[in-house]
Order: sequence, then C-alpha cells, then structure tokens
Amino acid sequence: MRYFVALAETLHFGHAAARMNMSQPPFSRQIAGIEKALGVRLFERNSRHVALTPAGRHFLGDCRKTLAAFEAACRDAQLVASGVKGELRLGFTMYAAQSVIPRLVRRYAEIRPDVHLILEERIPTEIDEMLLEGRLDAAVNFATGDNPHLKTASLGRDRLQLVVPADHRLAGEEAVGPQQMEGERLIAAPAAVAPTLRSAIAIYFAAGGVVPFFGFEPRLQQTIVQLVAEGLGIALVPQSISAQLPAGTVSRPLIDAPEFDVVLCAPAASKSPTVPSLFEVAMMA
Amino acid sequence: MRYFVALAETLHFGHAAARMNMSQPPFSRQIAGIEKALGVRLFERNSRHVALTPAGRHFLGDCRKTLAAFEAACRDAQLVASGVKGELRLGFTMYAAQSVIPRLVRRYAEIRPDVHLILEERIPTEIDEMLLEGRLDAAVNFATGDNPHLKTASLGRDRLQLVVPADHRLAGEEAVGPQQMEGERLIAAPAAVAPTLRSAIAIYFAAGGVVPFFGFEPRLQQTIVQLVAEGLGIALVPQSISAQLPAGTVSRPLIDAPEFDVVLCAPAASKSPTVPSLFEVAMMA
DNA sequence: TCCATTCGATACCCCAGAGGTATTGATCAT
DNA sequence: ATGATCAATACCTCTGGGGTATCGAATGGA
Repeated sequence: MRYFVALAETLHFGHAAARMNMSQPPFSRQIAGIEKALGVRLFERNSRHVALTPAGRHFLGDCRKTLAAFEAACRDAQLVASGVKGELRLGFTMYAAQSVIPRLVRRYAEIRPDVHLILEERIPTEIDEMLLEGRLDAAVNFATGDNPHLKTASLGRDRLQLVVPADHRLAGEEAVGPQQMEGERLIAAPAAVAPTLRSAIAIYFAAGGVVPFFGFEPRLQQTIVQLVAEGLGIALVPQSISAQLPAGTVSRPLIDAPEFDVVLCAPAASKSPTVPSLFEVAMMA
Repeated sequence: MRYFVALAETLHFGHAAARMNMSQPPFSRQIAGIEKALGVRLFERNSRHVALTPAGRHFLGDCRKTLAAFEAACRDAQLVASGVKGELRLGFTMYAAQSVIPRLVRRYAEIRPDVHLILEERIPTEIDEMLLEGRLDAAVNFATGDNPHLKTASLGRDRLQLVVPADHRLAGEEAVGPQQMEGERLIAAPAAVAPTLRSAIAIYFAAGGVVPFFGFEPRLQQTIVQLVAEGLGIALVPQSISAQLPAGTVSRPLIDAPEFDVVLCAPAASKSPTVPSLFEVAMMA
C-alpha cells in the first residue's frame, strides 16, 4: 500500500521506487501484483506517462486512511504500553472522595491527560475485592496493614475523633477517653464495610477495658455523623470528616486517639501501565 | 494484524492458527514478531493461559479499524472500477436542464445510487472543451455532427420554433418561413456559445435566400425569450423551451423547421467506469 | 505425589516471493 | 532517424514465512 501511495503521488516508477528505497523493476512488479490481486487497473500507463484511473484515485484516499489507521494503531500500542495513554480504573471510599481524591486525580490528570480515569466509589471491603479480581487498577483506601497481594503507598495519616450531639454531656470535655464513653451507643460502619476503622475502634475500647455498644451501622462516615446530629448516639470518625460536620454536633479529640493510614493501593502483580505514574504522583504529593 | 486479531479473539494459539489456516509454531512466531516490531507486549501468556495486556486490548480495537479500512479500500476499488460506485461529472446546457437532464439524472441515480453525480451547467462550447480536457466525464449537449473524439447517443430530436411578442405582426400567422422574417431583429446565442443552433438558424435563412439580422446575443435560450417578451426582437428557439414562455410572447411553428439532435456525449477514449451505464440509461429512455 | 495431557516455545528445514542486476521495448524530443 | 527516458521483462539471490518434530512448563486426575 505504501508502494501504491508513493507511485500515486509521484506518478513515476523510478522516483517512487527510490522513495521506497528499492530499485524500479521489483517496484513495478509490486504495483502489478496489487492490480492483479484487486483485479482492478489502478494506473493508466505506457512507457512514457503514468496516471491514476478513477478506481486508483478512489483507492488512494482509502489507502491513506488505512495507512493512517495502521500508524495510529502502532503508535497507540506503544503509548498504552508506556502508560501515557489508556485507562485507569480507580476505586475510592466516600471518605477519600472528600479528602485525598480530588488533589490526586487533578495532579494525575495533569501529567497523564490521555489516560481515561474511571472513578468508582465503593465501600472499603468491596474495593479490596475488586482490586484482587482485577476490576480495579488501583484504589484509595484505609490501610489494611498486611495484604501480600497489594502494594501500597501512603497518602497521609489521619486519626479518629469523637463526634457527639452539641448538647451531649461529653461535648464540654477537653479530651475524651474510652471510659467516659461507657454505656453510650456507638454509631460505626460494620466490620464488613470498613474493617480498618471498626477494628481501630474496637481495639481502642478494649485497651481502655471498655466493651463498646454498637447501634445502627451505616456504611458511610457522612451518614454516621448525620445520625449523631439526630441524637441517636455518638461516633468515632476520621478527623478530616469533621470539616463538614452537620449542625448540632461537636467534635472532641480522643485521648491517645487511634491513627490509621490512607493509602493508594494496587494489586502487587499489577501490570497496568498507567498505575506506576499514579504512585509517583501519590508519593510526590 | 489478522493473526493478532484471531489470537485476541480466541486467546488460544492453536485455535487461532487453525482459523488462519496454518500450524501453531509459525503462528506463535508471527505473534512474537509483531510484539518485537512494536516493542510492546500484547499478550500475557504462559504455557497455560493467554490474556491481552492493556496495550493489546487497545491495539485490538485499532487493528479492527485498520482491517476494516483495508477491506473497504479493496472492495471500493473494485466497485469504482466496475462503475457501481464513484463519481461522474456531467456537463449540460441550460437548455438540457429544462428538458432531458431531470429524467436522465433521476433514472441514472436509481440504478447507480452510489455514484456521486457532479452536475455542471455550462454553455455548449465550453462543454466540448471540458470533455476533451477530461474535466467532464460526459455531457448533454446539442449534436455537433462530427467530432471523432466524442462518442454520442441521441436523447431525442427537437426543432426550432419562432417566438415573437404577442402583439407582433407574425403572431397571427399559422406557420412562418424565412422570407416573412426579413428585416426583423433576430435574437440568438452567439456562435461561440451555441454553434449548433446558430448555424441551424443561419442555414435556415440562407436556404430561404434571406440575410438574417442578429441583434443582442445572450447566452441562454431563457434570456432570449425574455428579451423577445420585452419587444426587443424575435427569436428561433428550441420547441421544448416553449413550455415556459414568458407572458407576452407567442410561439409559431416554422415552415420546414430546422431540426437538431440532443445527445449524450463523452470522450471517445473515455475510461470513466461510470459513463457506460449512463449511456445505457440514455439509450433505454 | 506422580503421571498424563495440554499448549506455547524452540529447532530445523523448505520454498515462495521480494528485491537486485541486466536488458528489452516503447515513446518522445531533437 | 536517433538518442534519451522509462516501464516491463528475464533471470538470479536470499530473506523470511510456513511446515514438522520436539521440548518444557503448567494443570488436573489418580
């Protein structure tokens, strides 16, 4: 096809052959071969003049399109392999949506404008599942501590904080410990949804020798604080949630507050070419 | 590329090779060759499982597009060569635009819907020029009689007719001959524009022994009858023009009226694949 | 745990076909 | 008429695509 285009552009077998870095005789044969294969005369020629037939003229346009598609295919394959182009399915928790996701996504989109980011908001446990099943390339989640199938990069550390109704007896305390919360109804996400936070809470109370009483178990931290605002209980939620506490609630620091990492994670065996630069962005920020 | 698509679709070297009518070992080598040429790993594979890499997935889509473009190019080349698809630059006179062109074009478009008709309205002499220079594939024109470089097919015969102002002295005549028009100002297209009609008129008068007096020389028959309507003279115009005579004019038959052919013509050496079926349509109608 | 089976990779061979050189034949300008 | 130009042809070479035989790794059943 390149041969054909070269000849169609030069209308001279010798020159076209030279452009293709070959000698004229085999070039002539190639053109004849194309015409024979198609069963169509593409050039009107005698030993002096070469001209395109109507079919050849039409074929020239089609060849250019085909060659362009071919070049693009090769180029794009390399770009996708290098991670410059392609897609990245990024999972994240609602918690992350409010804290680290916006900046992370913005920075990544700046250095990789041709990567199509597919953002999937899910609950923490579902994110891990999807990562391991390959339905996500990477995700922002609470650190699970030790999963050999995942590689992680810390995006920052956060701590739990007490949130109580404004008129609650603990609202006036400077800092609160486990014992002071004894008997209170604790609103928290179930372990099946946010194991990291749930176990952090459990350990915190266990360390204080208190058996926590959990009631209501919504999935989102945002819902939890709404229920607190309604006076349905108290909650231990990430500090960065406090930025948007509903009216009628106050937050108090915890004594020896449990801390946890927010991490970017991806399958350890991930070969998604777009993931490494996401980790780079994460480490830089 | 076909090999790649086959493997991407089957994800099995043996089956893909079978689909390509070849054995597995050379097929494997081809795939490896593609990956090496691109410098990109397209399949993640061990001796048990074959899977597309992200780059391979993207490449698959591009390959399908490229192959489709290639198939279309080959198919279209054959269609264009056979005259089923392509373009046809058809010249015609304003006279023809009113008479034979609409039906001819309509019938042709019915049997050749994929041929792009480029209609070019020109004066008769210019049409001949353009045909010989190859700027038109075919044209509807007045018969010139004998041009060895053109092949023609008659589209019908027409005759000249007298058109005079409604209040003209000849308006009441049953039929009119040359002598009766002696001294009248004749409005006609110049020989440089419409030689066939002009010479037909000249011969008609010469046969009657009358020397015609030409005044005004518009290019279009339609303009000629408009000038007659304004009382600026009389004219001999094709009968089929009479269908749309302007108000204030009447037409009268001529005694021994000059006749002429309206023909479809194309360069005798024309290799435009779309032209033959236009001639077929013309002959049928 | 071991063996049979499956499947992709490798080794080696063969030949079609792409490319090279020399030459012919046709066309055009002088 | 003659030389120059240019595509086509003849003939040769050798790369590379395709074939067969085989290996080696992974899997599943006994």
